[in-house]
Amino acid sequence: MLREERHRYILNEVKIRNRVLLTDIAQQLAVSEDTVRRDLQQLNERGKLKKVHGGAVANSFHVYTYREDQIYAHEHKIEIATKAIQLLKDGGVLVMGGGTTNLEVARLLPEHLHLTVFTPSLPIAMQLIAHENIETIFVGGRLSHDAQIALGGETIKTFSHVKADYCFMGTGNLDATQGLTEFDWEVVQLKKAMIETAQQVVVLTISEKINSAQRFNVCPVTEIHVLVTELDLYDPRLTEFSAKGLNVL
Amino acid sequence: MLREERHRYILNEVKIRNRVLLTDIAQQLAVSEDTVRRDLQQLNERGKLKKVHGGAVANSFHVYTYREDQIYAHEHKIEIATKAIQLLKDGGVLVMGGGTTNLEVARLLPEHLHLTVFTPSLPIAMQLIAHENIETIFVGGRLSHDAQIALGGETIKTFSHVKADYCFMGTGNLDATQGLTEFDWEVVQLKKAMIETAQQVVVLTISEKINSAQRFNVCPVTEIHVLVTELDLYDPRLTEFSAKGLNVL
DNA sequence: AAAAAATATGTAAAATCGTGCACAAAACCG
DNA sequence: CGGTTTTGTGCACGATTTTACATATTTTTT
Repeated sequence: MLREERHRYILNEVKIRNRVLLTDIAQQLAVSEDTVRRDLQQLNERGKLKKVHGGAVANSFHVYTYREDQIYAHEHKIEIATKAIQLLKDGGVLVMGGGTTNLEVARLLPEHLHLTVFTPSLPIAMQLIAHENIETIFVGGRLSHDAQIALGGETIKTFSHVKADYCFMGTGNLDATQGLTEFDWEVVQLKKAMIETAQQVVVLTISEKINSAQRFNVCPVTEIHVLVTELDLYDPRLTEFSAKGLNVL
Repeated sequence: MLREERHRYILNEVKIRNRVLLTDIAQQLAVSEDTVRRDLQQLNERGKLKKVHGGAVANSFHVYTYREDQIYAHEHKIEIATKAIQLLKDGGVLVMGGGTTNLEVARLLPEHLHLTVFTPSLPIAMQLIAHENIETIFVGGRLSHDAQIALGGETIKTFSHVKADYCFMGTGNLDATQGLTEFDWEVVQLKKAMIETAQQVVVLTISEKINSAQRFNVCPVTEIHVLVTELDLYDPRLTEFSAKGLNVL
């Protein structure tokens, strides 16, 4: 196990759970506690997390990147992407957010499908131009170093002129009462604008992010139309959402 | 086993697994670890992956494209890029076109240099966000499938609001009498708009494209301020340009 | 205050790295 | 074609890094 892998694993855990225990990680990664301790020290020095007695917590000043989680739950993401693609109709207009799950969607889009896609995400745009029948419009703006997406006023303004059939929202935390939440204020603004564009708001998320919340609110659950996860349809974690009228896949 | 084969194998492994162990590869390819180490070093220098202790991990900034192997005249491009970078001043505003030479510029930009860069090129934007001190603004629009850049009216309109110190123009054909030419009408429109933004127009081109012309005219030689090539300063192919007042590097 | 947990520090073994060098293969050149 | 240069590869060796364990110290909990 490379140090880099451990670091990514730890950061991902911190990002999802907001805190980690040193002993847990040592066990999960099958390395000594000393090694984990050193890892946490290094990540602490780089400002990626805040080391505390017994483990570490999220650093409130650090924006957690969307690429640190690219290795994890990859199987699930493929599954989610596959389900989500089935919602799309030929000739439709789609707005895609960032995140690795949406990247998977972009990769798995069938070649024959004709679509017009608006996206502020660099990796997703890169992936989309491989498809001949997809017209990709990159919604430009100032690029965020970590998230690899365009942010800021210009980007949001551009979205306000778009009318789309679907909006595929990627990463973010989803809670039945709090709704969709984010840790980065600028991303919140962008997501709000994207949701506005679309008739159908589709949230793609792995179960880990369900029933957890971040600092800022993007929208209530009622504004979401479809929820796509890797879970079974009758999983108890989903009942609250389907009760609120969401179409759960 | 050719080096090229090993490189491909390694990159493919990285792409699939997101990480590789040096010892594994040495075994799988039946070569010494030293050789693999050197391979990883080279791939690291080219920005294709990130070398770490014990192996390598995927470089999240690298775009794994299909037309990967434009390594043609790669040495020259590095040389040109290095020269061109010396023109830049800290705190400046730069407009970058597409092309592999500009991609090289983006890759080789020194970490300490503070810049604001406007570009319509996806791969270049992808490369630029790796630099902490560079603010990248992607000028969005409809993406061209083959050129991997944004084209069309919106893109051009956005550039009309930009005032830059430099404009780095990449690929294109340059002739002493015809000036800068292109074969794609839409690219011509875009390049014109980009030239308009900048006080200094810098053309980066390998010698092969000098004294050849395409169908459409972008601008006369007189609108170009600096010409950067891999050639010696006193090469006969350049005299015509320096005679017309171009600063030749 | 004592017990438990977590941390800091030192050390030794193992893995990995960098460098110089020899040798072979390939490319170059007259 | 033969000789030279260049390039790539493997090996040896010392230097460095990484890791796990042992032990002492600090912090937290009871």
